[in-house]
Amino acid sequence: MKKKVTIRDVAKHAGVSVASVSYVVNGIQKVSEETKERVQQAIAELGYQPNFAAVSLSKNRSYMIGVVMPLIEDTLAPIFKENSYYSEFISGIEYVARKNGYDFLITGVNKAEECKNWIAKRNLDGIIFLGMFPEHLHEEMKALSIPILLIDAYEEYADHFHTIRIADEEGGFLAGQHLLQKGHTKIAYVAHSENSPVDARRYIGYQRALYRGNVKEALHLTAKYSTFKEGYKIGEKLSSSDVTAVFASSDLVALGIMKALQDRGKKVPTDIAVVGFDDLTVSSYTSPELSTVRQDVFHKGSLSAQTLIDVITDRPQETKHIELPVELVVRESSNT
Amino acid sequence: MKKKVTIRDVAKHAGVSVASVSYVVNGIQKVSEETKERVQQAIAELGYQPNFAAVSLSKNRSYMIGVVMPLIEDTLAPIFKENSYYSEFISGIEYVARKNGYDFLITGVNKAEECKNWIAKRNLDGIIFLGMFPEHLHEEMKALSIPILLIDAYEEYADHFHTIRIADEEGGFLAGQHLLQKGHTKIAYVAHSENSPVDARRYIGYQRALYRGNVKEALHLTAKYSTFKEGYKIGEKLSSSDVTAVFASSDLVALGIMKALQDRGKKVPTDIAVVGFDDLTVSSYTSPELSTVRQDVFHKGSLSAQTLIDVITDRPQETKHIELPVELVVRESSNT
DNA sequence: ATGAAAGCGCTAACAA
DNA sequence: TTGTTAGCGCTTTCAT
Repeated sequence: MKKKVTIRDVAKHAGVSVASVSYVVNGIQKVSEETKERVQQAIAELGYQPNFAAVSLSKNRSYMIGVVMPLIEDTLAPIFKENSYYSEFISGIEYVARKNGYDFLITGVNKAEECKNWIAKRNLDGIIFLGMFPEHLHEEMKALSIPILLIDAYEEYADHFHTIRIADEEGGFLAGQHLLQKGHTKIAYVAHSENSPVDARRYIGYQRALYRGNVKEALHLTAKYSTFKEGYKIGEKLSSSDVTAVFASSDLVALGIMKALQDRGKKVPTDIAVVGFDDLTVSSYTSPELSTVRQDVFHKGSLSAQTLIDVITDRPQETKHIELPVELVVRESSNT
Repeated sequence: MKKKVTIRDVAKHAGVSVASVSYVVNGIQKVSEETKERVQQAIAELGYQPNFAAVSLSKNRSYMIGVVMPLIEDTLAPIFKENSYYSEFISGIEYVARKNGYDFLITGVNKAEECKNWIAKRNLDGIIFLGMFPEHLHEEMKALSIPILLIDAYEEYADHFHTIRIADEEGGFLAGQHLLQKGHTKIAYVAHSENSPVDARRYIGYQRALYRGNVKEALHLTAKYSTFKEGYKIGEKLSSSDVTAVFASSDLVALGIMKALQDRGKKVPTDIAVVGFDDLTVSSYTSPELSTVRQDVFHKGSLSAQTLIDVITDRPQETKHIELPVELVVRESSNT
């Protein structure tokens, strides 16, 4: 059990003061070239690593960012298990964080109180909210002095914070347009969850496409949650309807719909075409592969981390608002 | 920007010493009931939260555990994107960690050096290695004084650390047995990656089943990596072979195989039956649903966290070795 | 350019 | 039982 080497050890070894070592470590131009070299030498020889707890304490900066995710019945499990969206996003964060000498903490949070405590306890430098912002949470958050980044938030208060979103409305439009071009006139829309502002945007775009094509909405259903299972239930209903196409605002729901349809003997896309939204990895595993509106989730995650770190570093006055593009991906499930 | 409240503020507010506050916070039975109450009162009124950086510094304990994952070309992206196994595992960790007042850090690591530095910098209390242990890493690690938990490691050095694995061999056996029972005699085995000790176990079990049934292995292929894409390639080869069943030691590979087979006009399971291993969430999204050997990954993750935290707390002499059960799940892809 | 020392918030040994 | 205080490892001001 080797004892850990501290800044003092390095100082002693190099025959300089701890201050000088600190200067070198932090790249502060206050030391002579010679001192610098001796310190670096000593650091290498001793294998010195600054203790972040100490740094955190004295700089009041932890080099850690928090990622808050929605909890379902007290656990992240369902969300992680079902929805690769989150893990892809996380991998983007991880990549950028690591490159910048940051670490990140993930937590599921129910109450605003917990969240505040968590931030205080861990001295987080910034925080990313992913897909969920309890009503009152944002009020409490404003009081906090750390940068906050909201992902996919359309609530009116979102503008007080930094935000990153995608072109949800355009995505909806693209999906609708695509289905019209394929000649469909009886199309069902399936919302991926109740009261979702994100879904609302996608729907607006979709409606715009229908309007342009002079087509009336044939059927409007809403999945309770954005899950395969809920999609399956919807699919059961759809199988006995007369629609020839369905656009679900989430791949997971679309996948569930497709499976239900197939289990009931319907052919996709010939009997019913299906289009989803997100382009999850799994969406090209199925037969037929799912047509969808793609967003680049890894990039969204990495950009989120980069943006947050930039804000932490530069402390700009204004809040940043970024919108990422989407892209229609036509695969088998709608390609008649 | 509210100033953060420290232990001193609480002490002042309650009219006691910082030591007393500390005792109360840490549940050390050294204070009178009355003092305790006054302190708790003060804490509540001020909304005090201990600063973990300070705690970490003085206790030399961070209440953080590290999770090390394999990096593919410098990023976790492919692994997270493709393989929900990892995210499910993580969600198990998150659940237990949060319940126990721990946080966890995730990193992808290439070199042992980096890993050691990371642990030192962050003062991690313990560490979980998930699916990867670079050759020499374990040597370096032994020098570390923190508990180390290896997941799915069969390398000989694994016994020096705590380990959690599943009944891989039995899983292979179950799969083989199942296929035999369905009357198959020409079965292909597909290893989920090259030189994988885990795969080797599964294969041994599988072979045992064949041996018992007096059936010779018809075909043995190896996927380069455990991915859908690699599975697809294998599936293309299989489509022109004369096997009637295939057991792939990973769902991802099995899914790829199935898709390739279907794309080539083969019917699953009537032309060829397919069985995988893991029971990923996506494995029941497909048509047909994939038969597989299930492991409970969330549980594996939560048990990992719990085990590690226990070890951190109790510092037992011996290393713990846990084997989790598996279960055959017969779905459509092998149900003839 | 260099170093001494105060302080970051908390714990725990020691005194009272 | 309670309080005082010396660290924990590092940063940073202020002398030198």
